[in-house]
Amino acid sequence: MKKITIGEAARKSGVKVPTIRYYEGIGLLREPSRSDGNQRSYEPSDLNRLTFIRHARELGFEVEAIRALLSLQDNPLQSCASADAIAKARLVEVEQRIRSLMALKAELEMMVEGCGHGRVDQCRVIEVLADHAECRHHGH
Amino acid sequence: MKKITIGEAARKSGVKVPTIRYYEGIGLLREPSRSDGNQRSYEPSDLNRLTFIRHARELGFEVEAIRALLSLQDNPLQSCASADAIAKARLVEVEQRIRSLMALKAELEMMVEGCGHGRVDQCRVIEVLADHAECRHHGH
DNA sequence: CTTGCACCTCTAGTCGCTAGAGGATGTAGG
DNA sequence: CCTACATCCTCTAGCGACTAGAGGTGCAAG
Repeated sequence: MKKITIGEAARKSGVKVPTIRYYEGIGLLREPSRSDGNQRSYEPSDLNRLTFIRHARELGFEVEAIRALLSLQDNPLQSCASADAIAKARLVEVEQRIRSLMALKAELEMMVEGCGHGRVDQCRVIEVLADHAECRHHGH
Repeated sequence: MKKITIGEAARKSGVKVPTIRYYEGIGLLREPSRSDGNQRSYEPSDLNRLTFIRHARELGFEVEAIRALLSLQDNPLQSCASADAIAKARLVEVEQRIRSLMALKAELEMMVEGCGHGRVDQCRVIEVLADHAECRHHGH
């Protein structure tokens, strides 16, 4: 039961101090007990939860999705179908975003390769932006 | 010189009405002339500019980058080196984002595939989130 | 004339933090 | 015990790029 300060929790979890307080404010993290001097005092389980949140945020889950995932984690006997659904939805989003970024990449490469490094009025970059019809990738 | 209303400009450019007003507010778009009844009245050149902005936003350029690109377009005799630099910087960003999303995709797939559709306490999705060490892709 | 849509300005909200003000607490050295 | 200094506290405001809503005006058709 070695309790730690918010700064230590931040160092160990990789979540910044104001962000930890923010998570508490929006109810992702329980209110920890306090020291005599009113300073937050965290337990190891809080650290696990913080790490869970950080990892989920890194995977791009929105706070509301994380809230749902955390409540699943808190009730380990129920079906994991919702967790699966949340992860699958996120996977679909990520796949779409990758496809769209690949199209952008192609278009940007076209622009950059076409730039003759001369004057703006001959510049492909500006030209392509100005006239969308120039673009081979209309997916966006 | 057929002038059009903001609604028509929105329809033709694909930029929403409040967004057009927002662009005017932050100085991306000039203040158009007004009708007797104080309604905005746009010219074809405004439409071009709006389309340019929309396209650049779709390519993920930030407003400040677009401001720079627009000022280049307004001065066609200067060197296009800055336009090239802006596009190249964006290209690098996009490439990094793609790489990072591919890693996320792999991790999400692992989670989803590992889900046995049973109870939460056997669920890979929750487990992987809870214990970062489970993850093969530490790039994030 | 009236219905009803599109327009106007203005303020406030979104998301997920981040920055800063202004003050209290905790700790290490002298 | 005192002082310095880091860390903590709460609270409010700001970021980017919009979006939503309130409350009012303009305009064209029936």
